[in-house]
Parts: sequence; C-alpha cells; structure tokens
Amino acid sequence: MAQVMFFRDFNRELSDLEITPAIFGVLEILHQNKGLTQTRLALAIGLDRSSLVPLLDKLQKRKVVEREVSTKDRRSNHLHLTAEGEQLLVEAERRVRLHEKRIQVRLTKSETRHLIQLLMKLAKSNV
Amino acid sequence: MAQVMFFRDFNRELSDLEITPAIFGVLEILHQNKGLTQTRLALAIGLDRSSLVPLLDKLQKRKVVEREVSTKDRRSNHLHLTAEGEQLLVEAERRVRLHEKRIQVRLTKSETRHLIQLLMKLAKSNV
DNA sequence: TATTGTTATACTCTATAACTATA
DNA sequence: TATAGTTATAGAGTATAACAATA
Repeated sequence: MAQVMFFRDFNRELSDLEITPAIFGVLEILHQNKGLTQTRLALAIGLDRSSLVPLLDKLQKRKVVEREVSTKDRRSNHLHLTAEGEQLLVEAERRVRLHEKRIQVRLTKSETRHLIQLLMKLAKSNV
Repeated sequence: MAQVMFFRDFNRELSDLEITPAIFGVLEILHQNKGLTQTRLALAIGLDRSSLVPLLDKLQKRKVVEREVSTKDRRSNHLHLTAEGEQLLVEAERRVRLHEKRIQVRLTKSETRHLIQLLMKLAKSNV
C-alpha cells in the first residue's frame, strides 16, 4: 500500500514533465556517468539493451539525450544529456524533493531516517 | 531497491505455483469475501472490470475460481474459490510466510515491527 | 436509462532472436 | 568469432469504448 501511494504521488508530481521513474533513473545515471554506452546503461537500470532503444529514441527526439558514435569503437554509442536534458533533470529533482517532502511530512525526521535505514538494510540483503 | 528485492524474492518463492502478486490478492480477497461480484473485486484490487475478465478466465480454467450467476440479479456473477483454490491459497500462504521470514531475518523483531508501523503510517497518508 | 460482464481494440513495457556493422 | 546497437516480433498487463443481457 505504501508503494502504491508512493508511485501515485511520484507520477502526479512528475507527469506533466513526462518523466517516469525509469526516465528519471536514466537522467540521473547519465548525469553522473557521462559518455556511458547503451549496453552499460541497460545493465545499470536492469533492462535488456534492446528494450532501451525505443526509450532512448524518445528521449533523443525530445532533445534530452544525444547518441555519439564512439571514435574508438564505432559499434558503440556514447550517451550524454543535452543542455536541455540537464535542465530537465534539475527541474525533475526539484519535483522529486517536493514529492519526498510531501511524503515525509507524515513522519517525523527521526522516523524518516529510521525508515530509510531499515529499507536500506533490507535492500542490501540479496537473499 | 528494497521493493525490487521484495518482488524478486516473492516471485522466486511462488513462481512454480504460477501465482503472481495480483493472483495472490484475488485469492485472499475471495477467501475473505465469498460471493463477491466481479465489479466489486475489480474495485478492491484497483483494476478496471474489463481487465479482470481474462485473469478470471485463466483462474477458472485452472479450476481455482468459479463464477456463479446471481439468482437475484442475473447480470452479476458471484465469485468463489473452489476446494482446489482454497488449497492453493493455503500453500501460497505457506510460501509467503517463508518469503517473509527470509526477508525478516535481516531485521530484528522490533525492527520488523517498526518498519511495518512506519509503512502503514505512510500508506494511510492519502496525500 | 443504468449497470454487469464481455469483447474488440490499442497502448506500454518488456524480452528473445535475428540482423548489420563493426571489431 | 564476438560484440554493439537495431529491428521484428511476441507476450504480459492494462485501459477505453461499445455491446448484449438484464435491471
């Protein structure tokens, strides 16, 4: 139930930017790993590389992401955010902070801290 | 990340029963609300009533669920689990307990209790 | 008129397999 | 031979709109 609420609120806050959780992930990863290759990005977000193609096509058409053929290995594309893409990420991060604030308001600071700590403990347990 | 881990583990434990989280929800709800109508079940699990039809078709073919035309309102179907369905639910619940145990083992009893309490607090905040 | 279950249809997201161009 | 990106295709899972039967 917490999860459903979380996604509903996330989507409400970011839907007008046309950013899904998956796209937000792509933006974050490309911001922090400029020049990443498609196969490596696919691996990072847990998608098959073929599934990434239409997603990148969309983002490229939106002028958010650019593919640049590698000069070292002409089979690979180096990906990076455009200026517009960086700007979109900044706005998306602002919205995500609003989304997180709205969620955290129901918990005290120490409850929030504790929740995150417990979830991280769970996430680390790769059973 | 906690969520991804949770779903992966759930699916690993229940995949050979061919039970998805959605199906588990249907079984639980029908067990506790015998004779529920399709529209009401759809509402309960947050699906459109048209989306429920193929799911019920599958479960009916598996002899897990039965549709019974209402004698009071012949437009409606009353749904209930077959004996086989009840048995499947019992086994599924056993598996879910294993799944939950495996997850909880990384937390102490009081941490588990606290986590559930915090998530419920979040879930209630229908922002 | 309104509602229940159903169908036809379409859209999104994902994977697998096969292709091409490089390496 | 092997790899990167792409394409064709298919399968879930979902929704919307329209329909027949019934209320």
